[in-house]
Parts: sequence; C-alpha cells; structure tokens
Amino acid sequence: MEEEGERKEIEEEKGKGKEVVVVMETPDRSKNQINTPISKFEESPVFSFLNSLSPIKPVKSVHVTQTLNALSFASLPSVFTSPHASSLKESRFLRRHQLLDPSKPEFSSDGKKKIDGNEGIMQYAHNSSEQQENFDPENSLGETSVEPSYDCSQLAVEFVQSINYDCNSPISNTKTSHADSSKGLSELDTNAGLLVPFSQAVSGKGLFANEANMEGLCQTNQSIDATGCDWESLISDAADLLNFDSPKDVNSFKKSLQPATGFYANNTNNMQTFDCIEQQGEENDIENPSTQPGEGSCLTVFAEKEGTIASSSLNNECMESGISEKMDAEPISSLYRGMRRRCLVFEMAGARRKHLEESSSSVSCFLMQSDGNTPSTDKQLVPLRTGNDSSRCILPGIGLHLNALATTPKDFKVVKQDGSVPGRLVIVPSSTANFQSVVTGQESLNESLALTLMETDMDPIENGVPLMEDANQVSTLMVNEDLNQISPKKKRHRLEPAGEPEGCKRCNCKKSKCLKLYCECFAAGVYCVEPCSCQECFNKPIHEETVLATRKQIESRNPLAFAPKVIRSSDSLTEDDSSKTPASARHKRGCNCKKSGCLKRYCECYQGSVGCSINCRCEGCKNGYGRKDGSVYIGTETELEEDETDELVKSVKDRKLHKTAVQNDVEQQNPESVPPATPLRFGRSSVQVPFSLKKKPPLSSLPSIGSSSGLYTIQGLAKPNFLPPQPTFNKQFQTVQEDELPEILQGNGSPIGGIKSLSPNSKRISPPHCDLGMSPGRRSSRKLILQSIPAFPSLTPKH
DNA sequence: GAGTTTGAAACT
DNA sequence: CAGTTTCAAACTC
Repeated sequence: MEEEGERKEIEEEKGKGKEVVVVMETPDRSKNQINTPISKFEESPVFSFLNSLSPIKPVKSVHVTQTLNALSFASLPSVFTSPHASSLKESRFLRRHQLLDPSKPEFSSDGKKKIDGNEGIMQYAHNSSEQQENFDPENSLGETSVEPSYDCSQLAVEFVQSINYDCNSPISNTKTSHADSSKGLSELDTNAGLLVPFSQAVSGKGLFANEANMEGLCQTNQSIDATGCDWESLISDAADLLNFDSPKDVNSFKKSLQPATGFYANNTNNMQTFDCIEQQGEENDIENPSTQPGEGSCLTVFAEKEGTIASSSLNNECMESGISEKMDAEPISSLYRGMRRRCLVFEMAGARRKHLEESSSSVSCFLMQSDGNTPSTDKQLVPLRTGNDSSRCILPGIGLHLNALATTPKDFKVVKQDGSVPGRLVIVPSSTANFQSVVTGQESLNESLALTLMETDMDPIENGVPLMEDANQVSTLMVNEDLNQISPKKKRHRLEPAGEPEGCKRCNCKKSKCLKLYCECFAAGVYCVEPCSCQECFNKPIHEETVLATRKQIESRNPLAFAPKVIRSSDSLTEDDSSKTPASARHKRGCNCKKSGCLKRYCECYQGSVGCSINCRCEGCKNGYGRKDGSVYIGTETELEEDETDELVKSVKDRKLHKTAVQNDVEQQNPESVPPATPLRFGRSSVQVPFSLKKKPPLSSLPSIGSSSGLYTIQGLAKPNFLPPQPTFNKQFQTVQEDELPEILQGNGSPIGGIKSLSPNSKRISPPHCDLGMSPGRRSSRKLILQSIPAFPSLTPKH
C-alpha cells in the first residue's frame, strides 16, 4: 500500500516537474519523507536532466516484502501500529530491505546486506534531514579494540556499483556515473539542508561521516567529490536508521569513531541520543562473546535529530560495513549516525528477540524529541568525551540522570512491544511489567500517536514508533513536539543538559561491582564502558546474566528502582500560561536533602532539573526549579523572600489549577495546588517569569535524568544553576511518567499516551493539562496527544 | 588528584 | 518503618 502511495506521489511529482515540493504538512508522514528527498533531488539540475532522459522509476515495491522476510524484521510493535507510524516504519523497512535484498549480488559481500544506493540514499537523505542521527558514543570511542574494516573497501566498491546499478531508481537514473550520482546525492542533501550542513559542520574537512557505508565510496572513488561526502552523509543517515546487531558493528563503529575521538559532532540539531536497550544487542553480545563488553551490548542508540526520529531498522551488518568504512574516513559523522549504545538489556532471560525484534525495537527506541523549540541551530560539534565516553554518551546534552535516561529508553522499548513477551526486554526499566501491561493500550496509543503525527507532522516514527525514552521524554515529546510545530525540518535538538549527555554515564564504583544502584551505569541500565573507572565491574556484557539477575533482584525489591527518577509532567499551566513552564517534572520519590538545600547535585531533584515536590522530605529546600512548597526559588536572594515568593507561586499555581481543573483530578493533587488561584501574572511577573516566557523548563533539560533532560530541549538549559524555577507547581504538573507507573496507576486509563504511554498506567497525564497546559507555543499536536492520554496525577503525594 | 561532604541505596 | 551503614557522586581544596 505504502509503496503504491509512494509511487503515486513520485509519479505525480514527476508530472509536476522538479518543483514538486513535498508537503510537510501532509498528514502522512511517510509520504513526505519519501517524497521530500526526491523532490529535492528533482530540483537539482542533474535530476532534471536525467529526468528528461528517462522517466523515473518508482522504487521497487516487490522486493520489499521479501527483503523484509529475509531480514526477518520483526513486525512492528503494536505500539507502532498507528497508521502513520506503521506506515513509515514499514516504508523504511521496506526500503532498507530492498537495499539489503540479498538477491542482489552486488551487495552481498560477506553475506552482508547492502544498501541500495538509490533508495538508501533517498531514505537516508530524507531521514537525515528529518531524523536525528544516532550517535553512539560508546561504540565509537570507547573501545580500543577495533575490527579491521576490511569490509569497508569492498563495501564501498560494491556500494558504488550498486549505485550504478540503481541508476534506475529515480534518483540514480539520472546519473550514470558514480560521480554523478554522488553529486546528485549531494545536491539532495543540500537541499535537504540538514544533512549537508551538518556534515560539513562536523568535519571541517567537509567529510561527512555518516554512518553509512558510503564512506567507502568516497574514498574508493577518488572521482567523487566532496559532494560525494554528502553522499556519505546520506548514507550515513540511513545507517543511522540501521541498527547494529552485531557487536562487530559496534567495533567498527568505534574504530571509525576513534579517529574522531575527541568529540562527537552533534547533529546540527542537537542530537540527543537515547540509549535504547536493544534486544538485539543482547543477542549480539551473546552470540558474539568476542565483542567487548559494553560495546556489544545491545543498545542501540538512536540519535534523534531535532525531533525527528531516526529509525534504526537496518540491519546491523549493513551498518557495520558501512560504518567501518566510514569510520575510517569520517569518524565524526559516523558518530552521529547509527550509534549504538550499550545498554544493558534487561531482557528477561530467555526472551530475546532477534532481528525482528531488533528492527522493531530499534524503531521503538526512537525517541522523539521535542524540542521543537530548541534551536536547532546547531550543528555543533559536540565535544565528546573523547573516545571513551562515546560509547555511552550519545548525546551530549542529555542529562545524567542516568536512571532517567537509561531507564527511559528502556521504558519505551518496552513499548516496543512485543509486548507479548513478558520477558521482553524491555528496556523498560523497572516498571517494565507495568509497561507491558500497558502495551495493550497500544492501539489507543497508536491512534493518539497518529493524531499527534497528523497534527505535528511528526514523523510517524518519531512519534509513534519510537518510544520515548522516558516517560519524561515522552511527556516532553508530547509537549514539546507541539512546540516543534510543524516545522518542515522537524529537526529537533536535544539539549544537552549541561553536563553530560545523558547517554554518557560513567561510574567510579569500587565496591559495588557496579551491580547496585549506586552505580550510575547500572542504575541507568547500561553497561559500564571504558570511560568508567570502576573496579571489579560486573556490569558488563560478559556478565550479562549476573547483571540481569541482580537487576531482577533489585526490581523485586523495588519495582521502580530502575524507573526514571524524574517524572516529567507536561504540566502546564493554562493556556496563557504560556508563560509557564513548559514541562515540569518531579522526582519520583522526592529528595531527602538536609544540608544541600536542594541546591546542589546531591539533590536528585535538582540534579534532575526538577523542582522539589510534596514527595520530598528535604529541609531548607531552595531548589531553584521549584521548592517543595511549590514556590520557586529564585536565588539566594529570594530566599529571604521565600515566603512571598511562595505565596506568589502558589497563587499562580492556583490559577493554573483552576484552569486546569481537570488536571487536578488526574494529578495526585497536591493540596497546595488546590488553593485558590491568584492571578497568574502576578506570580509570574514576580517570580518566574523568565521561565514562563521562555517556556522552557527550567532545566529540566539537563542532565537529569535522562529523559527529561533530553526532552527538554533546550539547549540552553544547561545548567542547573538554577534556574529559575518555573512557575510550575509541582502539583500542578502532571506528569506522565512511566516510572511512576505504580504510583501512577491511578492514572486514568486512557492509554493513549501514545508512545509514551507505554502503559496506560504509567503515564499520568492530566487531560486538561495537555490542553491547557501547553504553552501556547506548543500546541496543538501535542495537545491532542495529551488529551488523549490519560492523565496521571503528578507524583503521588507523599506525606 | 586527594580528601570531604552529601544523600541515596542498602542493610538491620 | 525507622535507624544505621555503605556507597559513590558531588563537591572542595
């Protein structure tokens, strides 16, 4: 079906001529994706010329199915089932499959799958533009061990050949020679804009190391110009989509990355990578013990580019070859793209899925980022920690909070769903069980997703498929995406929380063997990597069983142990609230600070860039993100005035509450929030205004916990230093988090949550919230989602 | 980089 | 559930 649709579009485009512009707005994302690249391509003179020569042929549809089978992609998780999402996914898969299609001799070298140049390019380009690139810091830098990229050359050659062959494809058709093709591609990229700039930015050299195999092409063919690099970029984009199943891939990655070692290039947009736990990884690890610990681990990281989700459906193998090749040539780019992350896979024992799942999982893994707001500006190179971190650190921006991050992704994965299997891995952090249960709600979710997609124009994948890393993220997505608005680009940046990318976690455990929650890596659900300074570490793929067993044990004690600590709420104030905080979040359990005043990272709330809530038992709370009492702490100065501020805040909150009365229901309700409202403005002006205006969450972005941080978006956030707290009121915020599921259970039922909602339970969303809460900027799409989503009360009030 | 502080996690 | 201990991150110097 999709293919047909694509064909039609393509044909139409042809008929229209070069100018066919893909309509971003089109509800159907898949089409857009496909079309877009094409259209861009068409615009190029070369294309036009070619076009005149021969009609463009639509991509082959037939192969797809077979390929799929061959590839054994797992059916998309129900989660993704949403029409849009599914469509996209499928389309992508298909395409990839085609590329992979074993039938083609050209590609098969080593039995590896190869990508069809044409399609691959198209997709990649497209993807690249839309999607964020995945970055696997881990793989990239982390390990020294490198596998020879022997394949690279071959791949490159093959790839080139393939390209030639593919000339039939619309794009390729036009071009006869590699060089030509490369140019065309380059043009496309350029058109796409995203990729090229990015790539360039990344490598001053102009190399774009996209993950893709393409790299080899460039190298291989001297004839290829720098533009060729673009090619690569395109490919790389595709690569991003791909998941690496095998550890080898990872290794290759690393190698390639190593050169780059100093930094990751961020996608132009802030890429945030999420670590997703992939079953695949596990498999790989298992299968290939040789793989080094950590690397092999299953995680696939998806870096999202600006909001777009990259699907990683491709087979790892392909990626490997491509990557390895690229790596050599272009380390950096590769980083972005398909990076894998080592995430611990907390699978249930036994249940491992293979490619199918992987593919699916990969998809699911995507997060959506929402930052629409975030300035995408950047194509920045992000300095990564050199090498080592890479493996983990995916995104520079994300917060630390491990749990959050790590967990989040997991959560989402869960969604992936296969839900059927209880054991699935799922990354779902602790609450996996919950999530699973939730899965059932997928349909609803899907729908919701679809809606959102429609509205937002988001990539289906992003929206639906990918899951949010954390609830937080999810929530964020929801919220933020709105923000994104329909921007054609859709790129989203993630912010890096100030400090570290979420992905990157390093520990320094000495006695815990990295098997306790003390260990950030373990807590985050990732394996320890080179950057870690831990001693006697058992948190490595080699000790997978031990890790899983320990994890289970811990979860048995506390099901939420691995759940994100910070729950994001979409809180929002009422509409006008635009001013208010964008998204707020709360720490699941609350902190217990006594001396730090919740002004240092000792405080989990602060660390998570969230305000303290009722759940907190802290003393002398001065949390800049929001004090326990609900007031915002404005700075030391304000401390004196706390009372006043608090009052103001409260009043504001109240206001919000009124507006969002509904939300309240959902929310756990904090007594505080309840109080009658006072004029928002009042409060705002006085206090938080800054935030509100900005709408950004205070810091959420930060490192904190993961997901949230990423979500938050805001690049700017960076730091925790405070930030003005948002006006948000804890209570008011509604959060949707998975983590809290248990707590959340209250939740309403609506499953909608869409992705996020992995489980209906998990997410808390207050309906009103969504609606009202969204800052004006955000808007509709998200709102819809939110509405659909069951509201959860924000954290359960603790007393 | 070593030492101290801090608060979560783990244990009792 | 409360109190204590252990632990490692965060912080300071």
